[in-house]
Amino acid sequence: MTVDPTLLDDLEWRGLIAHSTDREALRDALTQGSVRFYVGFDPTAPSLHMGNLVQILTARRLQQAGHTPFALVGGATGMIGDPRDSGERTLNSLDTVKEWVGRVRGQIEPYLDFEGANGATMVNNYDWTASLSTIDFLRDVGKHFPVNRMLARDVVKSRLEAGISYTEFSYILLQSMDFLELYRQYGVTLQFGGSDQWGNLTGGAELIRRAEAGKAHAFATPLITKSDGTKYGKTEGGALWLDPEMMSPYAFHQFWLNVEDAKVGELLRVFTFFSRAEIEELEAVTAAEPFRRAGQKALADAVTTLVHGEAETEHAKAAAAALFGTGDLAGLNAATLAAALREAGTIQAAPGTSYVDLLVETGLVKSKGDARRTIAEGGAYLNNERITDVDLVPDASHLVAGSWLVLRRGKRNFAGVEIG
RNA sequence: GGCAGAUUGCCCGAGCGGCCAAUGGGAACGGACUGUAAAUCCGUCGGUGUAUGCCUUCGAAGGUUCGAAUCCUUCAUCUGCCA
Repeated sequence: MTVDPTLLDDLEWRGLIAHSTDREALRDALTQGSVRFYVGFDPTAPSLHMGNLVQILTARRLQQAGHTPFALVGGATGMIGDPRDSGERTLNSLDTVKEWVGRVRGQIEPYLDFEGANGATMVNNYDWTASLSTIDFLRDVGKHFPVNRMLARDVVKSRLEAGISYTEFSYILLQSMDFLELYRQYGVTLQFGGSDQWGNLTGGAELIRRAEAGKAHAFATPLITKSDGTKYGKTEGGALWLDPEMMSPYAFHQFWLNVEDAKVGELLRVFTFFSRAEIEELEAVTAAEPFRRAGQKALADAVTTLVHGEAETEHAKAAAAALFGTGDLAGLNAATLAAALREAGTIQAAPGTSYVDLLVETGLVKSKGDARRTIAEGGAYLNNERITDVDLVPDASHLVAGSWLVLRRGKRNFAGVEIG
């Protein structure tokens, strides 16, 4: 298997390597032959999100460069929970974790190639953890972990005041053991993950060194944040889910389209497979003519296509064009408008339902009080016209494209209502 | 096992018997400006069609009181000290 010797340079250029073990040793390993590597995903929710996508796409980059992926779903680690600053997690039931394992697995598979010389392998750490005895675990794994070093980790330090259970404190042993297990079973010598995983990554590499006198590598991808340093995905619906049931392809596409100028280049490098030349061109165009948002459009189209496919991307684009285009909804043909609204989200309602109730029913606002407040603030629209009358009851004269009402809250939150 | 302290709205954090739906900050949301950006400024930020109203909220359940987030009891969780 020949490998692409420029891989590491490309990863570095894309900003995908926030930390790594000995960089030169890593470079040597990645240029000498196909490296078996792994990246893990814990089933902590019914769907993966934007943060996980960074790992998935990075795995794909490595595979395309000739390396061999092992994608791990954390059936075991998901039962325990990685410690986080916000406090102790609530344990999920075995049934819940099992269900999420299945979903997460299905979300990873489309991005990797399971055929060929460097075909990917799916593993579940539940397989080698479930039957492990406590005594064996403590003797074989625990012995290699100095508690003083574990206490010095940032996450643990931050939790010492508020409290941390032994369960979460031990998480690093499980993840480290995974690396050791994959090293023994498959010869896996590289693990990567998000930068918040750095301690777990090096923990595994060190365990391999201590237990097997083996040489293993690790690197961490950066945390993707907004330019003010806060996390992405905290707007409106919460996280940026990959599951189309949890976040529509339209909403997903809209998210990328609305990314701030200052972040377009970084996101293009991390989330797309455009070449360096293509990305630099897009950055130049965005800098010169920011109002055209060429970078955002390319980003939104590329990522949505990766995650949801070409057809969904076209639907999302068409919907956006219809809703944001000229603003003249009456000028659209019925099929176009109906299709656009279905992307944005629609409900059915009976004739004579008040505008306030419609806002609530579409979910654009969370209560009638919120709806009235929004109208008072001038943030409520019907068919792209601002509504000022709190008591408005839409009638037949408001219908567009036959039986539709187009509700909007704020600048860009649309919902369709089909009257009938 | 004993003693002490903590638990407030999305988050942080005041309040310590009535003036508390509960100060303040952040987040979020709406408006203005723009490009369906960023920054900035202004406004909103428990529910209820409009009532000096009513309902739900200050870890949970009871209780004291004309009246409790504020006092008492029990329970849960967390923290510290002592065994």
